[in-house]
Amino acid sequence: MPHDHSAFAPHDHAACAGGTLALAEQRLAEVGQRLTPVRRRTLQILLESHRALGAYDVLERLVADGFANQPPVAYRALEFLEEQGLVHRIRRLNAFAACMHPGEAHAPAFLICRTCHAVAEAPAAAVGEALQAAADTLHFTIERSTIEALGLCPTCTGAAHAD
Amino acid sequence: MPHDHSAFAPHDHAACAGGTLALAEQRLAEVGQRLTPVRRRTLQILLESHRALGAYDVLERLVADGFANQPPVAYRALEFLEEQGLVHRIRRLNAFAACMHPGEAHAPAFLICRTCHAVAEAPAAAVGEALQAAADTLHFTIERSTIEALGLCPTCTGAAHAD
DNA sequence: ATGTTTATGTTATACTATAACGCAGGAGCG
DNA sequence: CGCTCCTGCGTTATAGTATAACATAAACAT
Repeated sequence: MPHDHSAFAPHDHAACAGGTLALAEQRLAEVGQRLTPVRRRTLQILLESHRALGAYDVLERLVADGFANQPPVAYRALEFLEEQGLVHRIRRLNAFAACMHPGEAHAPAFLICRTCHAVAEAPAAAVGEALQAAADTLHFTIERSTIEALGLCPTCTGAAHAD
Repeated sequence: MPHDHSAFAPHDHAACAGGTLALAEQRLAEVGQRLTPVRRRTLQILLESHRALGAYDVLERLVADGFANQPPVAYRALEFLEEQGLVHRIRRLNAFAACMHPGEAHAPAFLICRTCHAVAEAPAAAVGEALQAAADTLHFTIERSTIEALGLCPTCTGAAHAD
């Protein structure tokens, strides 16, 4: 399994990103969806760092690669990737991050460092279950959930800087 | 305790809103903050329904009450109320909802009905603990968390309509 | 090759949020 | 009373996020 490490831990990132991209291609092929150039490049851009990027940040980089400088170019690619479970939306930041576990069923929880803006997907099965239990008591049917925590990653906690 | 019921259950809403407003005034007095006319009216507007309203929706109603038709009027009041723990921000909707348990320490979970847009604050202590546990394994320090679920409330589940 | 579907290019606009400055009114103090 | 300090509000302007709608083109199936 290519991603047993956290975004916060040092790791061979080229392999990490490459492996995830390969996994993503495989998933798309399985469901008969196409990883077109914009989509592929968009995913690569997000995979280059374990950080969340705004749609306009992504667009900026797409433009540098020759794509049109229009918001829908980025939004469409991001929306597609999100639908396919390859990208997650970080609502707290109005931003997007590549999924590190494509294909694995997961209602992910995100840990967002407010200092270095790194984003990790935490193992969140227990969180999801607790939320489901809370919803059950109110007879609410959950369809999608957003679980995000803002704080300090291990590195930035150590540095102990103020914001 | 005025709010042992859920937003999804029928209840005496006038009492519910009035009680929460009184509680809010009390909290503010305790910490030496002022519930000015805009702030009071903003809170009332949010208390009128167990739903999340966008800042511009709030503004529209404030304007109807004679306040200036400028975004900062609404945003300032909402920001103040949020800082005081009297209003919560619903990230998923870019909207705001009145807190139903002012003063009680809580990292709330929100259940948002995608059909009728009702928003309930669910008991979420267990969810928070699970999230904290997940963060601990990655040595991440949580400062603020966002827990939101989108789905169907009991009423709309019954109606079983498509979106 | 032709029709169908899917994806992209392009223009325009809607929606969300904040910066920055100036004025008004109350609070504390001589 | 007059001063000034502080808070909150009015106001203008603009920044940042997201989508609607229609035109063009590429890919796919037959």
